[in-house]
Amino acid sequence: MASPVKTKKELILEVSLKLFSEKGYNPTSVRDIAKEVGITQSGLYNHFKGKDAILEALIADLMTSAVVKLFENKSIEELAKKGKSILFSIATTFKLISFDKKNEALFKLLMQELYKNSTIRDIYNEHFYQANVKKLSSIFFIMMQDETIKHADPLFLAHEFFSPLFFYQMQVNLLKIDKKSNSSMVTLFEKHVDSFWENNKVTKEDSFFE
Amino acid sequence: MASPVKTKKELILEVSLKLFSEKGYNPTSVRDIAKEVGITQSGLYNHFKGKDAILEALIADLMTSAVVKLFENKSIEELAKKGKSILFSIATTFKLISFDKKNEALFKLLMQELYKNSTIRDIYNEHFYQANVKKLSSIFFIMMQDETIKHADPLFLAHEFFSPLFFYQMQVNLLKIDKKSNSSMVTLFEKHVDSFWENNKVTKEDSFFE
DNA sequence: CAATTATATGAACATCTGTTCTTTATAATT
DNA sequence: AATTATAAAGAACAGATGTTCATATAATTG
Repeated sequence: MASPVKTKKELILEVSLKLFSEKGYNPTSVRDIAKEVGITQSGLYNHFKGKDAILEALIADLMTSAVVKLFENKSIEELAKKGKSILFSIATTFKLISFDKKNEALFKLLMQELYKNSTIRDIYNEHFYQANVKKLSSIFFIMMQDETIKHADPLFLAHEFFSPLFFYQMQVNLLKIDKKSNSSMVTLFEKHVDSFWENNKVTKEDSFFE
Repeated sequence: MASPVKTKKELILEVSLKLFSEKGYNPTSVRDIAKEVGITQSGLYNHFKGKDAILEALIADLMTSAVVKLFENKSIEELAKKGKSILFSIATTFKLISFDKKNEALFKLLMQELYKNSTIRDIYNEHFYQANVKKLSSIFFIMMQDETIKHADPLFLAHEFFSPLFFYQMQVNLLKIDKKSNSSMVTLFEKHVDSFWENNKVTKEDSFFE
């Protein structure tokens, strides 16, 4: 952390993210936020131009999500060499979202506003989904050249790898809202990696007949 | 159709579903609905007790979704015998959602209110997801006994089969909102079935060493 | 035809919303 | 210490919302 002391502006953002992720952007009133921050509604306007501005700041925060930073700073070749373990670490990142308050709230905010807010939709599509799919697709391509995984359409494989992760995460979200047990859902992240790898890794027979 | 003439009540539901699925329940005002129906806001109250009642009626309509009626009336054994083609027909049902106005609207309504409305969440969880997963799981179990597919955890397989279908459908929704091309996304439904079947069907070698 | 029910209207309502304004208190800077 | 910027409060606003009410018209029924 740059500054251990939380500014009021940061507090407002924190509270807003919490409320937006719980009730959605529109149903959360400026009064709700102010009350939880501990000031009056009008006081908010000393820190933000308006409710929109708060959302805008949080939208920018979406880029700090663990999902956006999945492959941060690492080269494709480097990652491809890791084999199954890179897939495992991706799945773990998704799984851990629900154990980290901020990441969970960001993901819930994203999901709730996806159909309503075109900016959020753009960020989701570009940085949460497409960027990751493309990067993983490149990794798969190298793995195929290295005979680590079987030859197939790498882009399709990337879609197939990511889609259950997003979906399972959403499911965990929903179960948590109703305080239902989500433990069996959480185990799916790892099982997904295992079965995905079993289905796509090069087996002895495959390389023998190559 | 029972009656070819649309009653005003049906028209209100139709318009409301359209608007709710586009803008969400809360952001859609009673005035919006009335205007598109062609009456004044107060006139709506001769047909429905309130805005809530309209949503309630539409929630009941969710049960008519193609996703809920996936396995309607057919026995597990019968379906298991169909092999790959049952999976194909499931995937096709999902794919066709975006080509049928009402089904598409119901799915969008569902997705938009999932985080906000606990009744919708219950229906989704029970009838859209769990019921289908369990039924498919039973089908997989029989397929395993029949040596049609490889032995594995049938419940996990069902999760892995369904999750991309839901996710791809959501993706198609989102792309359509922004009028972006979704053709490459739509092809994933069939590819998913193909690869799923290739990964799980019993091959010659499997049965040979049995 | 008369009576009743169903449907429509327009005005009004209370409530909630985001925002602005003026004024007061606090903190930072000179 | 004086000045200036920052943050807070409280009241008020204009607009939108769901709903109600009294009333008028149309449709149905006896």
